[in-house]
Amino acid sequence: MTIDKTFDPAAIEARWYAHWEDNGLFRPERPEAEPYTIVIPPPNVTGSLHIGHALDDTLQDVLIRHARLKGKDALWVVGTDHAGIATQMVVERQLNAQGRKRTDFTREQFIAKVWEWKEESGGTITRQLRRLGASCDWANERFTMDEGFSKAVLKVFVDLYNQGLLYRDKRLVNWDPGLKTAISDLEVETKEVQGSFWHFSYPLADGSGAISVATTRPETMLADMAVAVNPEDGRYRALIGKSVKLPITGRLIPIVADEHADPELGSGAVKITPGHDFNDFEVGKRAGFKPAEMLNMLDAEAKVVQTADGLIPADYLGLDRFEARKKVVAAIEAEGRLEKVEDRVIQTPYGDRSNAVIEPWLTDQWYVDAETLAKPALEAVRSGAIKVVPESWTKTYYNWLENIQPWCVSRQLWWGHQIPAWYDADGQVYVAEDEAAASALAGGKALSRDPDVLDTWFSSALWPFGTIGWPDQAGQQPPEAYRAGGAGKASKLQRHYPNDVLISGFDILFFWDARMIMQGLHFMGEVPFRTLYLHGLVRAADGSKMSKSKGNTVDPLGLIDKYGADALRFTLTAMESQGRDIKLDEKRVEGYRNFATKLWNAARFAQGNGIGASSSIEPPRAELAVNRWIIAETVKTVQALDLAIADLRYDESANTIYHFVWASFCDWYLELIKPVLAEGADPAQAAETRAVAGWVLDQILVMLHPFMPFITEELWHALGTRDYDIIVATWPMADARAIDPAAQQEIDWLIRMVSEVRAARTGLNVPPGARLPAYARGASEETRRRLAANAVAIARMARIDLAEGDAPAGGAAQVVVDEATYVLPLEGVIDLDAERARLAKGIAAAEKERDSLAARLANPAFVEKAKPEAVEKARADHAEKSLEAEQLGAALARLG
RNA sequence: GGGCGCAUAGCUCAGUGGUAGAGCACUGUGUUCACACCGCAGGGGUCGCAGGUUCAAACCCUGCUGCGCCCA
Repeated sequence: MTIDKTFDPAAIEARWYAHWEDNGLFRPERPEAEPYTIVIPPPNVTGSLHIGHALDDTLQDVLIRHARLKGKDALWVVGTDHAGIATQMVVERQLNAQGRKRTDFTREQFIAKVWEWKEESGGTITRQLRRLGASCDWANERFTMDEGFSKAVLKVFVDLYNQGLLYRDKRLVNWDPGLKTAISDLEVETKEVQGSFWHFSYPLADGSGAISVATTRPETMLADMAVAVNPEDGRYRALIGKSVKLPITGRLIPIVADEHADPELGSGAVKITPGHDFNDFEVGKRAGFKPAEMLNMLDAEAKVVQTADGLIPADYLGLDRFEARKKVVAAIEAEGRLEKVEDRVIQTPYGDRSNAVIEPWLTDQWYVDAETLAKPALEAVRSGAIKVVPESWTKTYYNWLENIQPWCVSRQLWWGHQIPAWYDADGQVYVAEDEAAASALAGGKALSRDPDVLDTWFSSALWPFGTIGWPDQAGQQPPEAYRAGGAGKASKLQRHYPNDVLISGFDILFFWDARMIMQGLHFMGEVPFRTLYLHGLVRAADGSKMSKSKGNTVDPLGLIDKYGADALRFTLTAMESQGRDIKLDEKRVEGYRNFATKLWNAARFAQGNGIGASSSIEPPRAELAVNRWIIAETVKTVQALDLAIADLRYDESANTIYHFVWASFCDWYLELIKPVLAEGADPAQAAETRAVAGWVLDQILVMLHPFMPFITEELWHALGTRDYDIIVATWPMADARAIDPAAQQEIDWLIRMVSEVRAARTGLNVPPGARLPAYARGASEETRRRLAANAVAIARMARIDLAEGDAPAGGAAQVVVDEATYVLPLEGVIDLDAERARLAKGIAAAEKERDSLAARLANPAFVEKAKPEAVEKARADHAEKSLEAEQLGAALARLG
């Protein structure tokens, strides 16, 4: 197959992805091989691929493809998340657009509509993952609402309940009045907003005076149950135990002593509304109010409802909380009890999805005892059972888990895993995996199921084991068994749990990663993954956060269309340094598209010169220094790449292969072998060179495959007939025996020699095409041998012809390389001043370094205390720089 | 208030003790039979500031300044 003159990524990508998937190459049968496992952070089933996914999934694909090339049984578990609130919101919005709402339908009808939407749009993101080249195990794609996974979710709920780690409780919850559901602490965003601080004067019941309180939420006074003062506060000691008669409601409430009241803040006395404030809830409990007795004045939409004592005037009922606020303030002012109003910045909680102001609300919800589950999760990271990369995140992880609160897992939604709890007529709860089992527990009483669903993160926490056979395959064999040798017989769960690596953005460290660790340890008895790699956010080129509202999002599909998936993947990999956000500049993507084009053209050159597929994994035998050199460079690249990938240094791995391909292989090796392949050259040398070049190119393609899967597969086949596709090829061997220091020194010298001559020519404005004779002066025997051996390459690349004898008298450029000086006569055309300046500049540079090294060596403390290698290197460098300065000085002197 | 991180060439970033690096951008030059999405050559940095440790500091320690993120 002839390689086209132009590189067209789009055509290649479509072809190879289908080929890989149709032939099952993402998960070849390798029952005896060492397992390697990653589970994808499941994207929202109805979502679409954004640049953050592109980064996250590229990083995973690099590791999976690398592991597959290393011969491992690489499994990348793929699937999608039902994304409870987000998905339900989308469908509700669609209904609203048609002038209907969720409650116009039965729960079953509505859920059917969500499934319809899932069928309609559910394939989008998985199609887009394919465009990116993600080599996931599509044959076993999972969904958090599918039957098997749902079974795992129910089992976890029931087991945790039976173990006392999951319970129903009445306490304040973060209530989202927009979505009308409870949400967890993590789903609340606190923002600073400009508000007011109202100071009220509450009259004492006995008419003996009044007490001042201040509040940022005056409407809650309709449900006040106490006024608290600090027990140490002398001003109020006499009032403790007395009662206050509230304005508007006339409710009699006690003045209580509580540490929560800060004497320094406001008047030092605070109103207590246990049913509508987290701090007040705790004060109320200490004051002896049971949660069930705490007054509630709001409904699910945060409108005023009558409190249990019936004291709220009728004209307040049904008001929105913010209207009620105005009315309360007006009424208090009318009574002359508004002392003052101050402007104040208020920390206000918002729902991260709805952006509604969150209302602390007293309800019955299901809670997970996160504190208990957190202990082993903390220990797993402390002990190193899970390695966190970058390590600095461990502190954040510890801090969160050490202060973890009960996790509210029930949501007042219809879309999701319905909670497996049933109630009898008396409100007694029965938790079981299905209604029959619950009924048995209830002794056949009539039951109704809890209408709520579970937090989506409750289910996704089970992803590392719920996707690979748990609970069905659990308990067959301990996980150690397959490692002891029973690989072929072990279940999928045993082979692939624990997973090897989890890659996620740091933004879901608490939401997902930590909860997977908690649930994995609890249900599997082992960590879910051995390494947790956290990457940053992808930002716009100017560093701002990408957001739809700002309109500065970058569409990964658009970049793929424009530059190819390989270029996008390489960009994201090269820019991924541990612990830093990525500022994505399209210029970088363009640059890596150029890199792909460079490789494409190098392969075209190879093909045009009879260089093709290599027949061996091991390097071919080679005599020529240039071939021995490039083999050594290849091996060094494999070593560096293996190290970088093992350390999860993506930037380093990408840069290593980039530099090798462009600089070593294209700029030097291919140029150096052109004369060897030219007509009339030695046939044996040409054959050796073709074999070596073909081998190196093959190693390049394999090493580059994890980063640029499409172009490498295309070129792999274009360069010859293959027994297998590159996706399942063999990773290069890093065989140190192939490294030949003598050849390396020789080519290193050659590169320096050519570079020096080129620089001199440019510096003296010698026309690029002009060929000059060159007379070697003071060259050692070894240098003369090298000059002879590489004469053709030197002639071609430096455009000089080595001449015998002494240089003729007259103006000449002089180039110093090591001990030798090369004299390039320029018969009158040379600008002698320019040459003097050029030499003087070189002398100055060499002398500066020589003197600096001399000063260091003259310091006895350095020679005594520094490492011997450092002293040795300083001596060698000093000698080298001295020689260079001397040689250049002699050359300058000869110019006169 | 607590925690984490960042400050290195015009830009984006590597570099964690031994003579400052890459890509892009910039300047000059070149249509030599893979590639102008290219080649060749070049300019450009008191490594935020101030102390300290060390024979030696961009790198380790302390403080300061500025910026970002998370938690309360």
